[in-house]
This record gives sequence, C-alpha cells and structure tokens, in this order.
Amino acid sequence: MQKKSSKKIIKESAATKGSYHHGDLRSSLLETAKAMLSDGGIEGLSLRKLADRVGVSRTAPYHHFKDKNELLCAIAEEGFEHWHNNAERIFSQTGMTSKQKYHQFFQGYIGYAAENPEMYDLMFGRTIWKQNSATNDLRDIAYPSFQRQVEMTKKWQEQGLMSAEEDTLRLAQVTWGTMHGIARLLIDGIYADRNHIDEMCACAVNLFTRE
Amino acid sequence: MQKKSSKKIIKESAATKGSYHHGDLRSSLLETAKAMLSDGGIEGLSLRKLADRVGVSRTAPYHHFKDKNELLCAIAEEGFEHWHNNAERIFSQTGMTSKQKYHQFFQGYIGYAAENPEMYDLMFGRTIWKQNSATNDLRDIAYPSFQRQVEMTKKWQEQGLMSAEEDTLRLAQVTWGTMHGIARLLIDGIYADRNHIDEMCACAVNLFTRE
DNA sequence: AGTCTTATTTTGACGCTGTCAAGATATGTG
DNA sequence: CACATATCTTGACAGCGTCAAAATAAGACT
Repeated sequence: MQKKSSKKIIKESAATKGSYHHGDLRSSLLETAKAMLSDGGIEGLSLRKLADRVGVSRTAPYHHFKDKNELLCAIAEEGFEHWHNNAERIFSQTGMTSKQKYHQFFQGYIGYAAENPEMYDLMFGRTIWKQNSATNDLRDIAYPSFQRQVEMTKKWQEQGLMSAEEDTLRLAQVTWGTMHGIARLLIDGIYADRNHIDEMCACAVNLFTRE
Repeated sequence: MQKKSSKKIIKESAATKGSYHHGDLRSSLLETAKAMLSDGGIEGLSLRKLADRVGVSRTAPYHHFKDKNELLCAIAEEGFEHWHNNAERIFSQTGMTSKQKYHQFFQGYIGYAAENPEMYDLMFGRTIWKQNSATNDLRDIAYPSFQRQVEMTKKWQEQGLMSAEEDTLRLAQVTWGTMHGIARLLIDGIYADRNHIDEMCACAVNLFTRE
C-alpha cells in the first residue's frame, strides 16, 4: 500500500514522457546509479539497493540492462561524453600559448579525476577494461577519446611544444600515462594529496614541454 | 570420511613443523592465497574457496586473519618485501652509468607490474589504500618504500641525472606517477600493451633525464 | 469493442560471498 | 591427570548478482 503510493509519486514526477509502468525507469536507474556511484564507488553500487531506492523490485533493472556490467558501461558512457566536451572546451579557447593550454588541459584532467574519483575509476579502471567487458556502445565512445590523445600529441610535437624526436604514440602513452598515474595516486589515496595538484602538474608540464 | 583422509594427507605433508591441528595453517593460507590471487585477482580470491582448497572449514582462516582485509595486507607485505629486494639489487650493481641504472630500474618496475599484475594491483590499488584499511604492519613496510622513492630522486638530482630546478618531492611524485600510470595502463588493459614496454620506458627515461 | 501480442514488473529461488556465535577438539601447561 | 588455551567446525545471517516463471499493463489489430 505504502509502496504503491510512493511508486505513483515517482511515476507522476517522471510522467513528462509518460510511457509504461514506471514511466522512465531506464534513465531513473541511471540517474540514481550515478549518485550511488559517487558516494559508494563501484563496490557500493548494488543493483538491489539501486532498485529499492528507485522504488521497483530487485529484478526490474534487468529489463533495461542485461547485467550490472551493462549498467556500469552506460554510466561510463556519460562520463566519457562529459569528459570529451570538457577537453574540447579547453582547447577551443583563444589568447593562450600552446603551453598554457596544455598546462590547463593537464590540470583539468587531474582536477576532473580528483573531483569525480569514482567516475574516473569506473571510466579508466580495470572493472570495465581488464577482462574486455566493455559494451560496444562504450567502446565507440571511449576509443576515439584515446585516439584523440595521440592526435593532440602529434600536434604538440609539430608546434614545437614537445620533442619531435620521440615516436608520437610512445610520447602519447608516456604523457597520458603520467596524467593517469598522478590521477590514480590521488584518487587511490596513496603518496599524493589534493593540496599538491597544482605543483605536480606544473612540474610535469615543465618536464614534458620546451621553452 | 573422504574429507578426513585428505586432511590427514595435508597434515602429514606440512608436518615438518608439526604443531597444531593443521600444522601450519597460516603460511599454508598465505601460500595458497597468493596462488589464487595470481589467477583470479582480488575479486576471485574468496576466503571460502581458499579454506576449501587448503582443506579446512570456511571459518578456520579467521583464527589467523581478522578478516579478508588482513589477509590481503599480509600478502601485500610479502609483495613489498620482494619488490624492495629487487630494487636494492638493481641499484647495487656496478659498472653502469646512473642513466643506465635508472633505465633498468624503470623497466624493472614496469616489468614487475606486467608479470605480477594482480599482486601489483593489490600493493598499489585502491582496495587497500583508498579507505585506509592498511594494517600497521603493512604501513611499516610500504611507507618506507614510498619514502625511498623520494630519496633516490634527490640523489638523481644531485648526480645531475635529473633537473635540480624541480622540487624533489614533486619530481618524485611525477616520475613515480609516470611509472605507476604506465603500469596501470598495462595491467588494466587500456591503451597500451606488453610489446611496447621497452619503447615506452625508453621514451620516459629520455624525457626525465639529461644527457 | 474485444482479443492478442508484447513490454514491463514482481515473486521465488539458487548459489555465492564475508563474517559472527557457539560448540567441539586437540594441544601444551600446571 | 586436569585445566586453560589455541585451533578448528558447524550453523546461521544478511547481502550480493542473476535466472525462471508468473503477474500485470500497455499498445496493436480486427
């Protein structure tokens, strides 16, 4: 009885699209799942608690996501979109030197990881990538992001910002590896803390760029 | 019946030390746990399967380790010891330039991670460090390892191998961050693969060292 | 209109997990 | 030989992901 009434409230609030039973379960799940991810991490995000919190039975989510992995991939997709837009915005800025832009990109990358540690862990962690469990949809969004890293590195080399002697792919792997490594040290709570972000970024940019 | 006989066999095989019921449960658990970690990862290592494999009941391990976390920390301790000895060995070598030694250290670090991905994930992953769940014993072994990284960086600066202009701590964080990042990219199966280890290491060493 | 198909959700169940409480058993000590 | 203690087992609980089958609601078709 209680349950039905609370369910109805949810339905009404999501009635803008007004379709089936719940109205818009899939996006409701995604929304709540993102919130749960933020404060509980991947481990803390359980399908049962998620369903309970949205107001449906434990197995209802399975009609919108094949399993937990698919839900996680869907969340990661949104993360990559947000992340891509962010990078795009930084590089379309004008009135800055290449080095300044790179510095800002570097700092933005670390900053995003520090502010959204669980999302970063999901996007670039082993849960998804280790045993090739990424959805095709996710791959279609993530792979170009990785590729873009190489293209930008090539541009930086051509602009004289980075050493042209190094192989582009290796240089991209090393520079991104550095960003990724610092990000992970931060979000995994080991050997580095938030107060040193700016200094670490400045140090890394100094080492990687000329003039 | 079957169970008892198999138990006896295990007891006899470990009877070298011949003490209590099992003989040497703690180290048997550690040994088997390390093996299970290697092929199943942290997730695949379950206390119940571990106990079963060693031939004791599900809760027997709890008399030697407070909980799963404590078992993981004990395994990680062994990892740090092995890792420390390895680094020591490399740096005590003679007849090499500083750069050559650093190169070898870098390659050794990545190599260790690539060959023992699950151990590396345990030692430097969020499972242990994220929510301060590290044992005091583990801290006593791990923290000096981190500190040593800074001391070595200082030495490298003094030897003229690395830029003396950068703050030592920041430089240590960035260079170790790079190693850590490349290691993670490798073991998490994202953006880099084993065939490129040598080239990536050479590239990174070029960027970080002079002459 | 009413029937039929299909999409959605629920209830029940299974095996797995970590871990606690209580009892059984073996070991070393007095 | 008795006692205390360390060790191990059995039973139990709550939580997890997920499958199968039943219930329900929505839309399509005649």
